[in-house]
Amino acid sequence: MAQISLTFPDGNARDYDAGVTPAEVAASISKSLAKKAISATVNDAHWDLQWPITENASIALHTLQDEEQALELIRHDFAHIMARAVQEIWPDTKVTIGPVTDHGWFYDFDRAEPFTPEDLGVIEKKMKDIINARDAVRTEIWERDVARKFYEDAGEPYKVDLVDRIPEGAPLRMYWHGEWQDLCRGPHLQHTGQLPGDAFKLMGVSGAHWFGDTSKNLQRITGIGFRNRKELQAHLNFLEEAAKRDHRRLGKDMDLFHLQPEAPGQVFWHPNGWTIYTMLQDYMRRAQKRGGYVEVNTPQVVDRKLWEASGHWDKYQENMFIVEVDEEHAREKAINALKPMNCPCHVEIFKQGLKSYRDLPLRMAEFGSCARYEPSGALHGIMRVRGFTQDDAHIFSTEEQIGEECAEFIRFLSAVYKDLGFEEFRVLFSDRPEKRAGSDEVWDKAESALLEATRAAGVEPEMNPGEGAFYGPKLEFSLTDAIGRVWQCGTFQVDFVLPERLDAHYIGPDGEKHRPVMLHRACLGSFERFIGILVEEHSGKLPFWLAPRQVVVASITSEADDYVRDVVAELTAAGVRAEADIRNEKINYKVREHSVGKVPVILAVGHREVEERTVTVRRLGEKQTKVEALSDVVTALGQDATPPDLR
RNA sequence: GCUGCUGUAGCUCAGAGGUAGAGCACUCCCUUGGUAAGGGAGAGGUCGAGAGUUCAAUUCUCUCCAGCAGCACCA
Repeated sequence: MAQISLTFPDGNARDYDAGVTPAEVAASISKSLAKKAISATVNDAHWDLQWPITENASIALHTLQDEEQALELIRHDFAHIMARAVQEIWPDTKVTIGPVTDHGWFYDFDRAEPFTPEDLGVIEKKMKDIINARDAVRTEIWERDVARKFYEDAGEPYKVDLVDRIPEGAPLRMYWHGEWQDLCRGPHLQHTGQLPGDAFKLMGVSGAHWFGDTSKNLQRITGIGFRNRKELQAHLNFLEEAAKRDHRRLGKDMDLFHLQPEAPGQVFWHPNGWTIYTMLQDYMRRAQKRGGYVEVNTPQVVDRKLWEASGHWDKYQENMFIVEVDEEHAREKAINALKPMNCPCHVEIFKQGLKSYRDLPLRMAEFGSCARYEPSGALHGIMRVRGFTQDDAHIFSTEEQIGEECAEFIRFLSAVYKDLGFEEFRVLFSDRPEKRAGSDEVWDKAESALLEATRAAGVEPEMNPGEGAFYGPKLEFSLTDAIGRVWQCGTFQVDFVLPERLDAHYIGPDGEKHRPVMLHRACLGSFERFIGILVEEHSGKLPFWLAPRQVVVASITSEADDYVRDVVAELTAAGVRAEADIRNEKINYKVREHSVGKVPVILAVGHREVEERTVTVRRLGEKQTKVEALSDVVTALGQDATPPDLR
């Protein structure tokens, strides 16, 4: 038999018969390794211990010590034994797929009866039984038609579909965990006993669709799994902490906003929340002014004719609030729509009066309030709403100006995000979709201009092929919420289509009419979503200048009340949002209440402070207090209260 | 929009076929207390909405609305 040479991580090489499996390699090294091994990395591929190696290769054997490989295997095997448990308990259940996720796995099932929360406990128990049985895992490669027939006979239609979806030439691997069988790319553990039976938890059941087919509902059971109980507990603690950072929770705690059934998906901003909003808007307005934007404002209710011309009526109608005015109220019946986007209105402004190439680039900004009839299931706190305000702008430019405008916008966005506490954000580059407008030449130009400009700005975007808008490629700038959900905030899109549809033009140096390019861009995205992200990012402890309530001056005895009023007056004069707390409560009580309310600075004053004209400063999250002269504190806090761009 | 779950006081939640309870918050009184809840008293609810079953429904059934998780959607 032919020999192959396997090179170990330490650089040593050993010869084996071709076709040797990593399990045999492990056994050749030591008995204990053979027992502990879970998988191998063979030439950078994660390799099942049972898969033969036929050529010279590098090899590394893994145990549970190797976190990355261990977690992938554990979670994958958990998914399989969960599916096995479900089918053993409810044999009529059809299996589909069960991939690994960030902290665990899910498996989608087709079963007429819904799974109940109680069922989860039953499934968990069955899973533990399977783990205790230490059933061997084995794998074989099957021919496509054999596998297909097998699943047809077994009455597993989704597996038949999967077999058909596996690309030509790819091995079709069958796995068995004990008697239970699944089609799976692997790799897997040696036996179910290698799973940590005390380090997993089923988290819930929800709906899912089979490859996006909304006509068929599957049931998804999700679980989390780790190498040991301690890691599981740590993650459960993280989830608990994350729940406390949820903007919906903090929105209540900090009295920022509320939502109610009469206006689903629309925000009732309370004074505290609106303070954040206006501070942010003022900040953006200054930033845009510096960035050479002009600010405009356009109508909320616009006749359908404009939406027909822009293409929204055709492509976006189901997301629009349609307003019909009947003859009782108007001379003639009119159909309008609340604007879901600002772009058509901006083009209408651009079209007023002749524009010259000398006017370009024309950066037209609007804090544009939009209404979109979002699907009910998509609504989420203030992150995904039906009424929101974008920090929107459209840059009318020439094709040659795209690159510089893009680079400039990335600089703009980076500076803004940095001021707001986001040093890192994801950037996705979405290129031409299958259904698109415009010639390939135009797309080539737009894509390369956008990509080059992005790279020139020092940003290497993740590729998001085929996800561009139909009119042009786009950049998405995304931020992550408390529990790891990614939200698109900023965007930059190149559009050749809308200027055409709405017939916008400018006069070029040649005296002829030319089509401008329209660059759609938003930095925060919407104030609603961004404030949600901002609150979660900071766990409610917003930067001082954005904190809705900046300082509470609390009296320790009522004899200090007059001084408290003085302190508040001085702070207010210095531009600090300060309030007095002269309630008949102990200082402990006041400190606790305002700490819970995330007030960044509490100034406590009693007899001593009155006499010395000082305050005792307590900053949120710090136990230590510090006595300081009132004048110093007023100066310092006045400084802190100044937005970063005005310091 | 789809599947499942949930909806009781301002908030967090308990509860039962005979029209309701706790803690915190709120109001008042006592207390003037030095850095995360001092004590006492009081007030507060069409039990998400509508319909049905029943002698009786907040509780059971149905429909609707909203929220939550996920899917789908996300110019």
